[in-house]
Amino acid sequence: MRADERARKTALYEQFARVGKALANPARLELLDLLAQGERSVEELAAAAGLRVSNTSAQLRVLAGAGLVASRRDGVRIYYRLADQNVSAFTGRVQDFATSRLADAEQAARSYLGDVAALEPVAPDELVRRLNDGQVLVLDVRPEAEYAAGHIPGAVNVPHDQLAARLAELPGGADIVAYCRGRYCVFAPDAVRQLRARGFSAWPLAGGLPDWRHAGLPVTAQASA
Amino acid sequence: MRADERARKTALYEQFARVGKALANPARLELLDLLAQGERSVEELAAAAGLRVSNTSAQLRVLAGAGLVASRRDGVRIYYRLADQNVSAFTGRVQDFATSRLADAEQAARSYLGDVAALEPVAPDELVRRLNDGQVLVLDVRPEAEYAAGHIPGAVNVPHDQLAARLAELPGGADIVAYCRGRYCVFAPDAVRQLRARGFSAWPLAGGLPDWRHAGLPVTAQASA
DNA sequence: AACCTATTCTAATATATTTTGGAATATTGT
DNA sequence: ACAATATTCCAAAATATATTAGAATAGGTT
Repeated sequence: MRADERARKTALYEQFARVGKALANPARLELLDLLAQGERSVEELAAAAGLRVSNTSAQLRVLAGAGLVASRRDGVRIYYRLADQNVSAFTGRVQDFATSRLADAEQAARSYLGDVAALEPVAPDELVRRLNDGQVLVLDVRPEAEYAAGHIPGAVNVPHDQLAARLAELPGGADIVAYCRGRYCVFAPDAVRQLRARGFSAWPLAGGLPDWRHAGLPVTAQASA
Repeated sequence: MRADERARKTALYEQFARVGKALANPARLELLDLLAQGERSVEELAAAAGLRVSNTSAQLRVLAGAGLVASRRDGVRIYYRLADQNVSAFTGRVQDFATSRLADAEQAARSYLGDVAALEPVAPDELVRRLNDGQVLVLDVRPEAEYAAGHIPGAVNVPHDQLAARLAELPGGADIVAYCRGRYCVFAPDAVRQLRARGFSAWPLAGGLPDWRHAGLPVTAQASA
């Protein structure tokens, strides 16, 4: 191979590796999952991910360098968002890829989430059917800010950490479908377990809001009733 | 968040990051592209990627640790292969992801491959149609070992570096469709340019052998005629 | 203009990865 | 057993990444 051809080939693979490098860090992957819920300021992201602000800023710079996130300034704050919706589809694939072929990853997911399959998750299009039939309450158990940034139309927001105290707000008889940040978010499975323990009929939505979005289903940013 | 919950969450994201880490190095990505052509020994991989054997071995260990490759021993040699076909589909996505959103990556691809679109690549199913009509020669311009490991049925193997010397073997009148390792392999585009310069009617196959495989089309490991 | 706040930048340290050359290991063939 | 060979293992050096604390910057407010 000619020297310049080898150099160009290496340069190309170095470019490909930029994407891998961006995904090579757990903190960055967590930030991407948070950003899949909607745009957030650096400070909010730092708090949600348990990182220092300066570290968060540095990781966001890496993500921006790999073309995964974009930002806008609003006054003194800078809001980051995913560069486009394909990013969350892509990171979802990375996660599924990991859990499907690494025993340790599968076990880590199970240890964190419990046995989600045993809760019989409802697929997005199945939820659509049940909504058309009426008689199902959609419960968004994510933090308020994420609900505000976008949620399933008609969903009621009760953040996971307030659920125990606000059970009285929920209609006793209705079927409840709870959703959260996605396939590897613990909020909805936990909520469903809590609800069932209190006698409710509840299921998690398979895939959370990201999979709902990718199925092309509607998302609204209006406030809840 | 409880401390142990945070620990489990971090553990999960660390597992996800293992996949990213495996993809975070250009040499490893090149090895994956080589392995997408078929299994190869460590020594062969090292030669093809321009790496030392000990380095190749170390990188393969990383890939195996991320569940991307598997190996078998045959006598004194150890042959590595992709863990399954999903791996090459996945790395292909990473590469497309990079070139579609990083200007530098797009430019690196163009600098290495030239303007492939201008050569009017033939899609796999279009090639199938043209094969059914007869009158098209399928040319595999990859190294002999890769051809031997698996090729499009009926394809003739003329490795890219022998093409200039073996033009006489090609029928003057026929349409020629040349293929190589994939979307970011330079062999087929270069071969098509050479052939056109000598008066042949030639096109590259879009996506090379990996995309042909992913389309569910047949691959044979028999020797050529 | 002075002050406040969110974010980025900088420099330093700690940690991880990459690469190399050579020793160790495993298998085959004599 | 011994020699030959492919691969892995090991230790060291070079390089890259992650994280922190605090300084610098930019926009907003008083």
